[in-house]
Amino acid sequence: MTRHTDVSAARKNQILDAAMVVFARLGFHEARMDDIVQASGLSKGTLYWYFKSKEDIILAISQRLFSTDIEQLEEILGSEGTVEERLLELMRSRARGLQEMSEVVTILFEFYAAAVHQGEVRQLIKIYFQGFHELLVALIQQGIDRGEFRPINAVEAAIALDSLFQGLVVRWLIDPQAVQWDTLSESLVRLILDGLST
Amino acid sequence: MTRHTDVSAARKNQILDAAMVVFARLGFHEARMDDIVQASGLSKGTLYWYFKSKEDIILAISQRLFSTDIEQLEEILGSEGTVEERLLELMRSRARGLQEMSEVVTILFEFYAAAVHQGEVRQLIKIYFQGFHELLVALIQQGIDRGEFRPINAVEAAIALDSLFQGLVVRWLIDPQAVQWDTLSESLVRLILDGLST
Amino acid sequence: MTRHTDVSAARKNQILDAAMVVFARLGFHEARMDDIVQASGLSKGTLYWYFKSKEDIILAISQRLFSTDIEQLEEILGSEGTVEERLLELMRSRARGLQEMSEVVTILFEFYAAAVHQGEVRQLIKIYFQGFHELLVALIQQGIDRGEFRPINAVEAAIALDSLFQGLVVRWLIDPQAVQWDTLSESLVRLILDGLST
Amino acid sequence: MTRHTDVSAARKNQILDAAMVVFARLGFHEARMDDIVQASGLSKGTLYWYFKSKEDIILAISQRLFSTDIEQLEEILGSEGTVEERLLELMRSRARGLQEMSEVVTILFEFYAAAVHQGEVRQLIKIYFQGFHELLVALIQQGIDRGEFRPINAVEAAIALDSLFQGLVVRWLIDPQAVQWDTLSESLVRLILDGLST
DNA sequence: AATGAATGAGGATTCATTCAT
DNA sequence: AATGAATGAATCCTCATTCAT
Repeated sequence: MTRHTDVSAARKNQILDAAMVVFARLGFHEARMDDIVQASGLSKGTLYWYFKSKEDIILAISQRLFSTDIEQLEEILGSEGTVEERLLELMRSRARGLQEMSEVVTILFEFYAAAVHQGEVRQLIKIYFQGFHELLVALIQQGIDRGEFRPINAVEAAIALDSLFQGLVVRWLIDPQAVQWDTLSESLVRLILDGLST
Repeated sequence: MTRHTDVSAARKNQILDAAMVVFARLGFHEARMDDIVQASGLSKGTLYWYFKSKEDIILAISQRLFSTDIEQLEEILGSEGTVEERLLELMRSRARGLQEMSEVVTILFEFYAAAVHQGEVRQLIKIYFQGFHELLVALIQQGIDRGEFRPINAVEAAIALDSLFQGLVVRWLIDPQAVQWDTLSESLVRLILDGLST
Repeated sequence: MTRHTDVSAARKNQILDAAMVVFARLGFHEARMDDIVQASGLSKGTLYWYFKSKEDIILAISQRLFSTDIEQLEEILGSEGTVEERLLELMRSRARGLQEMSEVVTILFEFYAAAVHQGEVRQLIKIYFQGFHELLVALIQQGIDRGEFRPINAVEAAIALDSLFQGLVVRWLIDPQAVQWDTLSESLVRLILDGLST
Repeated sequence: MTRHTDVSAARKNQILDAAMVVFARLGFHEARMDDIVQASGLSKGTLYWYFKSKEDIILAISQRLFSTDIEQLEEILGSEGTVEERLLELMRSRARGLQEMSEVVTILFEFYAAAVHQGEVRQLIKIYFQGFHELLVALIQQGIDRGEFRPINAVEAAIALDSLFQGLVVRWLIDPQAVQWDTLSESLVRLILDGLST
C-alpha cells in the first residue's frame, strides 16, 4: 500500500467519521454539507474531491455500517461451550457494538428510513440482517442437534431472536432508559430459552 | 357538531390521507408540499389554511398514527379466555392493523427517524409504546397469578414480547417476504411461551 | 384571452426583455440569474415560476428572435415593382430590423456559438435562414423570368445575397463603424446586380 | 533557440492543440480545464505552468488563429495572372484553410461571441479582417486600373467580397450541407464579377 | 518542470411559505 | 374559504486556481 492510498483512505475516513457524527446529530436532511466540512476540518472542495455528493457519503457510511464482520460471527459459531453460552455471547457482543457507537446509533433510523426509498441501502441492510439470521439458524440447529433445545423450527426461532434484538434497538432509540443492555439482553435470551409457560 | 366543522374535519382528513400516501412513497424530505397538494386535489392555499406548515401535517399524522385505542386494549385485557389466547389475539390484532395500512406503513420509519430529532414525535411514540407495554405487563402478571406462567419478571417478559413485535416490523419493512404475519406471529408467541430449551 | 394568460404572457415577456438586455451586455455565461432578476424587477422565484432554467430562457429568446415574419416576406414577394426594387427593399428592411434591436444584436453571436452545441437552437436558426433563402430564390427566379436578370442559377445567386447580408452582420458586430447600413446595403445589392466586370 | 525553449514551445502547442479540440467540441464555457488536461495528456499543474489561466489559453489560441499570413497574401497580390484569377485563388485558398481545420472550425463562433465582450479578442479579429480587406481593395483597384473591372468603388466591392466569404462561413457552420466550398466559392465570385442583371 | 490534492468563492436552483385577490 | 402566483433564504455542487511536494 503506497503512501498515496494511505492518505486517500485516511481522508475518506476523516470525512465519513465527521459525517456520521453530524448525521447522527441532525439527520440526513437537516445536516448541511457545510456542517460536515466543519466537523471534518477539511474544505468543501476536498469533500467533493473524495465523494461526489452527499448521497455518495451516505452510501459509503451505510457500507461501512452494514458490513458484517463475518469472521467474528464464524468464530462464535465455531467456538467451544454450550449453545446457550454462545447465544448469550452473540447478543452481548452485538449490544456492546451498539453501545460503543452510541454517539452515532441514532443514524440507524436514518438508514432504515432511507432504505424504504433507496434500493441500494435496502439491499445492504437486508444482506446484513441475513448474515445474522443465518448464523442464528446454524447455532440453533446445533442446539437442537446436541439436545440442548427442543426440536423446534430453527428458522422461526432465529427470527424470534433476531427480531427480539432489533426490537430492543428500536425501543432503545425511542426510550434509551427503557433498555439496560447489560442486564436485559441476558435476561431476555434466558427467557426465550426457558419459555414463559409453566 | 355544526356543518362547518364537518367540512373542516373532512378537508383535514383529505389532506392527511393524501400526505400519508405521499410521505410513504417519497419520505418526509423528498415529499414536496406540491406533491401533497396534487394528491389531495386541493390548492396550496387551502393546505395552508388547514395546516400551518409541513411540520404541522407530519405532527397531525403522527397523532393519528400513534394514538392507542385504549378501549380495545382494555377489552382484550378484561375478556374471557386463557392469557395465552389473549396474547395471541393481541399479536394478531396488531399484525392485522399493520397489514391494513400496508400501503403507508413505510411511513413508520420516517417517524422513527424524525423521533430522534423531534421531541414531540418521540414523546408520542414513547407513550404509544408504553400503552402496549403496560397492557402486556398486566396480561403477563395475570398469567403468572393464574398459574399459566412461571413466576418470571413480568416487565422483562413484556419487553421481550414488545420487542419481538417491533423487530418483526423492522424485518418486514426491510424484507417484506421474510415476514409472513399470518403464520409467524402465532408461532413466535407460542415459541416464547414454551421456550427453546428442552 | 383571459386576464390570466394576459398577465402570464406579460410576465414572460418582462423576463425575456430583461434577459435579452443582460445577455447582450454580458453574454450567456457571464450573465447571472440575479442580473436578470434585477433587470426584470421581479423576484428569483418568479423567474423560475415562468422558466424552469437559464437554458429555458435562452431557448425562449431564440424562438422569439429566430421566428420569421412569414407574412412580411410574402408581402414583399407579391408586391408591385421591379425585382431590383424589391430586393433592395428586403435588404433595407432587414437592416432596419437589426438597427432597431441594436442594443441586443450582440446576442446573435451568443446564439451562433450556442447553435454549435445545441441542436434545438441550431435548428431554429437553420429554419430562419432557409425562410429568407427561399424567398430570395423565388424573387431571383421572378427576375430571371421577367428578363430583369440573366439566366443565372437562382439558388446560387440567393446564397450570394444571403451570405452577403450575413457577412455584413458579422463585420458590423466586430467593427460597427465599418458598416454603414444606410448606404452600404443599397450599394452592395446594386454592385451584385451589375457585377464588377466591365 | 535552445533545447529548453524547444521543449517549452512544444508543450505550449500540445496544450493549445488539445484546447482547440476541446473548445470546438464543448465551447469555451462548457469546456473545463480538466477536459483540456485530459486531452493534452499533461497534468493540471503543468497546464498552469505554461498558461496562467483559461483566459490566457483562449487568447493564445485566438492569436494563433487570427494571425494573417501576410506574406502569402502579398504573394497573391503580386503574382502574375488576371485579377479575376487571383481573386478566385484567394477565395479558394481561404476555403481550403477552413476545410483543413474543419474539426475545430466551430471554435470561430466562440471567438466571435467572445469578441463582443473582450476587447483584446475583438481587436485581433478586427486586424485580421482588415488584412484581408486591404488586400481585396488593392486587388480590386488593380482590376479597375487594368480595365478588368468597371470603375466601381473598390472599398465597397471589397466589403462585398469579404462579407460574402464571412457569410458563407456562417451558413456553413449552421448548416454544413448547404455550403459546398469546392464549387460554390468559385461560382459566387464569378457571379459577383458578372452581376445578376442582364 | 511536473504533479494532483486541496481550496472556497460563486451560482443555479429549490421549495416552504405568504398574500393579494 | 379558496386560489395560485410570488417570494427569497437556503443549499448543493462546480471548477478555476493554488501550492506543497
